[in-house]
Amino acid sequence: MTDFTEKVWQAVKKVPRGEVTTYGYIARKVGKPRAARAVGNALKRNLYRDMHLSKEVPCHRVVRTDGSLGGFARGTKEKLSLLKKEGIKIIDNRVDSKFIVN
DNA sequence: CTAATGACCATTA
DNA sequence: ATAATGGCCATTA
Repeated sequence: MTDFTEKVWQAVKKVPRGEVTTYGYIARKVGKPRAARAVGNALKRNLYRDMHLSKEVPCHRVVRTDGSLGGFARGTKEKLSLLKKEGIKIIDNRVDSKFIVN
């Protein structure tokens, strides 16, 4: 477990239900404004290695800056249904910008 | 050590 | 609107 990865978790954990954020936002939050890509990588790997923690980290609430869903280890389909279940409005595979916190 | 790999992003065409 | 491009960066091979 690296320091960077740890920080990413902490940041993502704080995203409340019914709210969505972006990879770039998390990157800024952990003090590495240009590490958006690395954030995505970290989340993916964590899901495999630390499954017990993956339940505490709402990684499905992290999407791309343009509102498109981005990736998800179990498929974007699953990501979509999780978000809808939380009351997030999604139009044509894009999260309504109203729900995205920057 | 270097090279490759992405759950990314902004810009350009 | 989509597609290609170049940059970005932590992690892994």
